[in-house]
Amino acid sequence: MEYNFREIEGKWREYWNANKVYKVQDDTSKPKFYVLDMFPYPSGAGLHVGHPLGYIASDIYSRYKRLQGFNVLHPMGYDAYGLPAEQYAIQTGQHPEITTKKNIERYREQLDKIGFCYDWDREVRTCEPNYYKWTQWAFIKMFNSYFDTAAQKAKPITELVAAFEKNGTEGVAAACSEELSFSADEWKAMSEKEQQQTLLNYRIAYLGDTMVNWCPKLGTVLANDEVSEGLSVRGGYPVEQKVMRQWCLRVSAYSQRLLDGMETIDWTDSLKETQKNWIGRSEGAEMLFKVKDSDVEFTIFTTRADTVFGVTFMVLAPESELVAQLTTAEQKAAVEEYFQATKHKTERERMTEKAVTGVFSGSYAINPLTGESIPVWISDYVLAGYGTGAIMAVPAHDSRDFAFARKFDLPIRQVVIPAGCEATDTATWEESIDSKEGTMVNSASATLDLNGLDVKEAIAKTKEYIAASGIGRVKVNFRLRDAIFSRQRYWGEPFPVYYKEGMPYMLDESKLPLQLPSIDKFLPTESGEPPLGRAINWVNDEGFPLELCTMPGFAGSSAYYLRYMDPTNEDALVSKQANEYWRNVDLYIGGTEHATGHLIYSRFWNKFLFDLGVICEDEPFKKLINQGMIQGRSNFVYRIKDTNTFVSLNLKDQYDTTPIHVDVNIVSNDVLDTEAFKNWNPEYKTAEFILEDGKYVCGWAVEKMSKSMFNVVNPDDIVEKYGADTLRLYEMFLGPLEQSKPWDTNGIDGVHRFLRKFWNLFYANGDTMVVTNDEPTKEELKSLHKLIKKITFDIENFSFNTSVSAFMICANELTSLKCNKKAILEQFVILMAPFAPHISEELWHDLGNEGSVVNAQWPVCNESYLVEDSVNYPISFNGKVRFNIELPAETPKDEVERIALAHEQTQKWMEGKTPKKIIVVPKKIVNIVL
RNA sequence: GCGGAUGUGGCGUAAUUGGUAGCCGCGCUAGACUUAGGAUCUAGUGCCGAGAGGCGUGGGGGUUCGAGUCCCUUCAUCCGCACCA
Repeated sequence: MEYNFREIEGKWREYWNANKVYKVQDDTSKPKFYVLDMFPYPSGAGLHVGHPLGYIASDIYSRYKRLQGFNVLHPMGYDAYGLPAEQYAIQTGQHPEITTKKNIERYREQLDKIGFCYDWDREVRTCEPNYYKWTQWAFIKMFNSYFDTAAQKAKPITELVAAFEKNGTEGVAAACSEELSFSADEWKAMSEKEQQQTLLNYRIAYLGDTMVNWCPKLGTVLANDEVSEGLSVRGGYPVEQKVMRQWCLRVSAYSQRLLDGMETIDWTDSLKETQKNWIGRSEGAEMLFKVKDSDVEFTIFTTRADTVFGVTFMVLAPESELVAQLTTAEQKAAVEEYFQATKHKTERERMTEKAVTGVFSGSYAINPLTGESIPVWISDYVLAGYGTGAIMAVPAHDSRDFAFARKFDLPIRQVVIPAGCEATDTATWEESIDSKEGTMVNSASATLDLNGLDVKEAIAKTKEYIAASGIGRVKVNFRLRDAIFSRQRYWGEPFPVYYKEGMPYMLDESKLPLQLPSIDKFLPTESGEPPLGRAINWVNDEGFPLELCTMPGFAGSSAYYLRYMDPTNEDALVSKQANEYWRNVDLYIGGTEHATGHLIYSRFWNKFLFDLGVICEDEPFKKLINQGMIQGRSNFVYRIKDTNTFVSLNLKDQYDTTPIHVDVNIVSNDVLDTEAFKNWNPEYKTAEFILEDGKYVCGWAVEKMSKSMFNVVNPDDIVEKYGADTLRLYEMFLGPLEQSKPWDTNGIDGVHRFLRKFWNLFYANGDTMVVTNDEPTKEELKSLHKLIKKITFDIENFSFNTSVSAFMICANELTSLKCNKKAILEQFVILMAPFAPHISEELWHDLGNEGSVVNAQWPVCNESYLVEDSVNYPISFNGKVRFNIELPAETPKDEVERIALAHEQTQKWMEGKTPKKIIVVPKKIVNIVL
């Protein structure tokens, strides 16, 4: 009987569906395992062959864990809110909900064809009211919480209010936008509005006037991770900096915990490194500088407190509030001019133009250690958003300060001498000495002497001094910014917020979900308000206006993995029991592109819910694997210039040709289907070909998989031609999971051939299966158990590509042994089941088993079948006598010792000498040294 | 500039983690069966050499009885962060 994959795959898809084989219950009698894919945004283009790579890997792992007796939660859903559907809606007037539904249906169809073991009863969609109810709910909780920096934990805002009523800000340690100081009486004297405004300074979800990334083309603000090099990640439009009143999440409060948490999770180093960079912890000190002839004083942040004697000027960011205070009357015009010039630069321009610019403020600051007066400058090389927006400049030891000093002819004073060098005249320097190694010079005052110390000692001593003398404090700074949470868009979660006297208030939880209203057009209103401004009667019960912005894409994806645990619960995001059983994700598979977005927000969100006591784990994703990207492999034909004649790859150099992208779907193994090519495009109807060896060979290149390169491969086509099992195995066979690689269909025949060979083990001679219950031979058992060991090891290590090779080897061995023993073949089927579920299910039933193979038991390797009969004793003589002995890896220790002793005796017999040393290397080698 | 990763046949890759480099697959070569082959089967296939043999894991050096694997150095490619004080 032929391996008829179409019939087999159709049949079992139906069976699995009808029998709810993949339904998951909260069964506390079994250990749980939670395997999660990053859920997709259902785009209009559908899935290409790169998308399922991670899904296949997680599916294999889920099935494997289930075969091992775990109760496996393996759900799927859709990140359904997002810009593309809305952009499409703007163009066509089609409601995003309709497009999204349609796209989801198509995704589902495509996913179903690949044979995943998802429990679809647990599906979530972020745009469904019963889902986004809990996104809104979490937002309300964040609004009603503040972050206690001493306890490093979110707490109810009511506790903060109580503290204010008692002692004002005295003794309060709370993450905030701006350090405030007031007494209990002052707090009580505030109006309701003033109190609300004050609390916004502390709430975890707060409305704040912040510098935002405004993208005029998209008509919305964007989070930092949605902007790259001054352009929007989606669309690539310019982004400008602008102050706007926006909802923000105080993610920065969790910086330290986000950093510490990484110690407890099993992610790749590169991903952890990316997150560490993004969080950007730096230890340093804050120092207070007084302004000469003024009451004004300001704080700077530095990591190089040791260089304080080398400070020769100060610099403020142009956006800093201090600019207005410190600009003197004489300098006002110049500063204003400079401010106008920098303001109109976009972030991108500011980054690409490396020109050093700046202006003198007219004021002087006083160095708290030397009492020296130093000029205060203003320059855009200092960022308003980092530290305090003001720096002390040490041109001798900071390359940026150095460049600035040179440009404006400011003094440069050396305070660090690198080892083995001597102090030199700074006027002759071509660059600063930025190194953190060296000895301090020129660094002494009446109260602090650093001379002779090395940099590290000097930093410690200076920090100690400034803390003790009250001119500053030790401070840890983070680069991580609060997340801007408003989007001036329609297709997102509405905020459960209404406004009274311009102050935001939360809707009552009982009013959730606040449903997204219908509107007539998906554009901003004529007065420039977000699209929700078009909604009729967009007010709360008392008639107060509701928020017009919606939440960003990452809102819905931040806690979705919790919802899968208990997807239909109407009273809670997740019930206590369900959460305590499933806890967190054991294995998360997805792309690296979410390293600084989703994976930060999600961890933050999770930690917040943990603080609330809603969930029981502090980290959401225990282990994370990043699958590589699948790139496209484009094909080219070569048209001879000004003709309609195409020349094959290896003959093209004889002509003057232009390469043209050709649809990879009419090319097979780089050979063009010339008839299909003629029909591909009317322009080529009359095409002629110059062939080599009777074939037209195409050129190729690795490029991004995209429609415009005609290199998109649809998984449906592969399933149609080879079957889902072949697709699954081939995607795994392509190379290591974590590595990016081009999609190349050239090798797929080999994998398909293997599946036929596997099939023929059962149906070697015609239409009936011939398997016997005979005892397997030693060779057959060895072949099988080698496979069991290898596959088990590979799956545990996500080394699926080598598993496929191992299957092929075993199938070849069993074929040449003409093995038809049920005892062997049945086990082989179980090992194959995670990788190729359809064919395995078919054969499992053909072998006479009841029920699905997914409920079978994973075989265990019996090492005794692997033991070799003979032992190899290579001997080398090289001043020492050495024996390399091949022993099975699991040889007991006393056995190794026995063999070593035997060799000691052998050695005596050989040389009549006593060995000086016997080295027993674990596992397999015994070295005997004379 | 800082940090991370990778480098092995014509191609995708493998190597029991320091122990015979190149498993498995693609491609290629020859043969068999075929009216035919983009089907199937068999054998061969790292490079040089007629051969014995020699050379081989980006380059150079080192440790070791033994290095693709460990150390130093250098080159190349990819990724992340970057006026972050």
